[in-house]
Amino acid sequence: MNLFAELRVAVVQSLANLAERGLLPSGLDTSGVSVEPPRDPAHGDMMTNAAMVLSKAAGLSPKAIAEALAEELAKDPRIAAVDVAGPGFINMRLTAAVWQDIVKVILTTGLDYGRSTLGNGAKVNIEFVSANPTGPMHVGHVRGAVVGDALARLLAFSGWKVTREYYINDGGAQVDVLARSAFERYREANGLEPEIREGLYPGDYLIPVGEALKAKYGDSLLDKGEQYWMKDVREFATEMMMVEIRGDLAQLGVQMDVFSSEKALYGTGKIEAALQALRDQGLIYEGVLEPPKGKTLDDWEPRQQTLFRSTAHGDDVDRPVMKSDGSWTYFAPDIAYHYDKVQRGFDQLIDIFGADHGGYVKRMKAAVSALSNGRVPLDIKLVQLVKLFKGGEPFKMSKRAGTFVTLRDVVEQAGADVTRFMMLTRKNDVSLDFDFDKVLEQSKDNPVFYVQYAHARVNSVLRKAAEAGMSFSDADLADADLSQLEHEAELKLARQLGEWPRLIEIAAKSNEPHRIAFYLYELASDFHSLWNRGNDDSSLRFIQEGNVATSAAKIAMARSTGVVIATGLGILGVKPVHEMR
RNA sequence: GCACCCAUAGCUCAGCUGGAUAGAGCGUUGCCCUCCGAAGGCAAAGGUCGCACGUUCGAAUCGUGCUGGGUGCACCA
Repeated sequence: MNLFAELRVAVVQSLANLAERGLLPSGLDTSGVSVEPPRDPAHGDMMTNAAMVLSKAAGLSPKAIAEALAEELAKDPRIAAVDVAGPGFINMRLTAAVWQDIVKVILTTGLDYGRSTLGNGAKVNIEFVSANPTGPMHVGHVRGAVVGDALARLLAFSGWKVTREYYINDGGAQVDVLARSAFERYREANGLEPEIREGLYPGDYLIPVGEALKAKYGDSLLDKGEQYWMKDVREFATEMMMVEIRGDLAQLGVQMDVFSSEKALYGTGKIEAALQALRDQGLIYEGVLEPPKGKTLDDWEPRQQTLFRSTAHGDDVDRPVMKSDGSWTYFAPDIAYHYDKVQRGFDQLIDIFGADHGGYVKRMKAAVSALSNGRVPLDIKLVQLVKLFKGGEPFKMSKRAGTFVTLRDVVEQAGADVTRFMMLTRKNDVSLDFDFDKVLEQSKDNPVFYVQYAHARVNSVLRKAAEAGMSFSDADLADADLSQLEHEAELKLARQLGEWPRLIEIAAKSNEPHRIAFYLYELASDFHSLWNRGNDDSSLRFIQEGNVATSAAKIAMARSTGVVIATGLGILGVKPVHEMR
């Protein structure tokens, strides 16, 4: 149920009617016709560009088309007034009944209001977080985790079949470093002095790993060389880190569907198979790359390597998949991993990377394009930095990790709900300031609070009404005589509620969950505004003493706002509060 | 040197994939509680949408070229 889509149908139908009567050429391409809210509400409730879009193809002036179309549209019972403005805009004002009906629809559909089949059941895989399993998650990961999870919820709500996936980078040199670092903590657990050399991970979080190693191996590894214990310790430590990371994710309320391991790709022939698929297309060759221009590398030497011709799929230079010593580069298993995702039958892939991986986008898209023959689109969202502040001062804390602020540090201070909401108050490709003091402030400067406050107020109305002997279920409210909601301030709120399905569609199509946070802020603002109008004009209060019928209509309005806020917060993964304290 | 991202009110940012006179919040100024939660609301002031061309009925939005900031650029992951 999307009012704008419905009205667009009416417009297209009217155009067809005109064509039938010979007033327009038949067979016009109406795909460019849109129905949107005008930027200036004084222009009406809805606007269509049909006349201007079709003017050229129809060989008629926009004005002429607009006037004929306006006349046709005026016949629609939902449309109260139509006028033609400017170069050929057609503005429509809808009847109050249309907006009142929105309230009823919300109360009958509840938290499903705005849910759609837009995705048509397409299978989408969203890979996000994918933090190296070498320590707890830090702030940098939080935003990616929240954006990925909210996007997953958004797409699921919009009719996609969503898989949330975490790619464990457990195949590279960094897990060897982890193993060595953990081994020092193991020595420490055995009463020896740990030697945390330069390049090892110094964080305290490895102390429990050392103790666990001691519990498992006693002192039996102490006198052994690295080649003896490396494999076991690496696996052991990685496993413990993943437990830690899963715990971190749980703190944030993020649940993955699939964890894929990089290491598990080695020795299975999967990497070779993926590269063979590329080779079959003539995209793999032996060659020597040019040194990068403008940047002087003292240790540059030409090397014969196995290269992927990513330039054939839009990349700037070809990329090595094998080092000169014959081992794989990081890119190779990543190709295999994405090949695996393609083979698992996903219709669409989304990767969420940190902004520092920007240089990786083109080659990854090139690989997926080649491996799926252009069938599977890969959208890569780069998530920018989060800058932490406390009371306006840059914030750098290192309680557990030694060198970085952890996810837990953030969640423990700010709470998961606040953290999640704040992370979505910017679009992903812009950096974001996160001030611990501000996000906990209870004022309208703080968007989380502001939205939650609106929801709490709705509940407050319901509570007060019940105290006054008027207890309504949503079904009661849906049956209320909503034609009493006539005031401009009430209709304004209803219009905003009517935009929710459209907003969801736009957000889902563009993979931009932050739009929901902004919408909720606006909705809350309209609600607070209406609330305060009740101070000046008592006829706008939600509870009308002694008048059950009117109260029911007004409370229906409030309640439907609460429902949409709850739905929106749900997509952001934030729990709506019922009471502010 | 190349690629990607960013540039909108004094500050922090939206802007519905090309629509009309570009919007919020903060800050500034002035108002509104006997009254559902003032933890709110109303109003005013504030703009060459970084610059210049181009595309078309129409550009903050698309293209090209600049300027400024960020990120990344062979055997790291």
